[in-house]
Amino acid sequence: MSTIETAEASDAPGRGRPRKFDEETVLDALTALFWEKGYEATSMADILKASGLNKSSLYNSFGSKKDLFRRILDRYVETRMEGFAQMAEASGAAGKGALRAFLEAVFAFGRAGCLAVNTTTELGTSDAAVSNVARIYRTRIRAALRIVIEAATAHANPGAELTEARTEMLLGFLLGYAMSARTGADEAEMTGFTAAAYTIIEDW
Amino acid sequence: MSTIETAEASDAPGRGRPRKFDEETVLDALTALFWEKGYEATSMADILKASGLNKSSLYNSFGSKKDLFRRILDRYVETRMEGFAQMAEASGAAGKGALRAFLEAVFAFGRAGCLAVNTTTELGTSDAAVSNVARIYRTRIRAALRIVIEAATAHANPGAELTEARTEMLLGFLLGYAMSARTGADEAEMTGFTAAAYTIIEDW
DNA sequence: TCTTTAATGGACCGATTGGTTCAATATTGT
DNA sequence: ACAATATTGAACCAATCGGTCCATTAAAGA
Repeated sequence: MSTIETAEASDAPGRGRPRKFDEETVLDALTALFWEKGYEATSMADILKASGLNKSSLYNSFGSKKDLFRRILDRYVETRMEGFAQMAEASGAAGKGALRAFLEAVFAFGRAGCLAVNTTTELGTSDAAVSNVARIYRTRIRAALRIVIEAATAHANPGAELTEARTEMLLGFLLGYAMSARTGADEAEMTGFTAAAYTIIEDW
Repeated sequence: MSTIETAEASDAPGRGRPRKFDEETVLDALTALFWEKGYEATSMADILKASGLNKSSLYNSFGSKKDLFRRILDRYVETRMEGFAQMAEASGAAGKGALRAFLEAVFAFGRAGCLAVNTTTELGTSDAAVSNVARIYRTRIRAALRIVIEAATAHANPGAELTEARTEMLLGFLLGYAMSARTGADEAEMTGFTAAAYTIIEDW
């Protein structure tokens, strides 16, 4: 056995001066910041203030603003997807209830919407890494949705084509829902969206 | 009768030096620019280059960057909505074909997506005027969609609740479609979305 | 023709942008 | 105790941001 450990460089402190901050805590705070303000509108000054760190520490630990953001976006997508994947797994027996629960989980963010939607739209295709994460994000929501929808509609034996269409439709809808939240839709409008989704799947 | 005319200040030239540029042409060029780059990532330098004007002329005619953008956004929404409203009007007899045509008209923008989606997501709720336009935009698409959907599904006599739900669902979907385009979805993925929409409405 | 009015080109502006550099500091391994 | 190593804080940076100012130019009205 080698003495090499799997530990991250920052966890078990090595030689030098120890960090005053916890990386995960900082990332959480900055996730909230980017979520609220978007990418461009978040300045380094904002970042320093929200994190409590100074520039050196920030650049030392996370690199440039883009590096930092990419890391946060990755982390966010990973976190959300774990939740979705779990729900998809658990949907076997639950049928339509699992689909409802899935939607509820998305709707729970309400007017906060979705970090990925809020930021990737703005970066567009200008950053390949980011638009790749956006693609992966869609792919994985799609996969989870599909499983949940299959379980929820098995009773009616819809064809594969219809199931696929419903998956795409719901995926698009959820992105549109988040995008509406981002652009200031009020409670009433958001409720209109959520109610519609429940009505639609009731019909399946 | 008074001598006051309804003419815009810029159309029939008055006293001073005449403009070298056509306002509408410039607005078209800048619409394309904001559409492609978003709001923040479009600098005044970009704007000057794309318009061919210098700063004085720009600020003289259109005010600040925000002013200019708001005007462009308004103009864009107005233009698109005219098209949608016309389609809604014409849908009386056409039934499901009109709904298909409506979708086709949206899908025709393909990976270019939608200026409003690309930019308002980024501005979020930070600019009240902009998020108001976003709200109006949704409201008017919703109204047009509803009419077209009613015409397309009249044969099956769905209840008002279901019609409303379908309207909301399709509105959300279309926003999600545009947002996916913005974040770099490839042709195949976009085709997946469009095919799904056609399949879904076929089922109605 | 000559005054009035508007558009133009470009110099100029302070503020802010993201990012770098480095001495001072704090810790661990020897 | 001391060398090695890493973090921290703050000063500093060039570049770019959106925006203003003003002398010059070009037309219309009198």
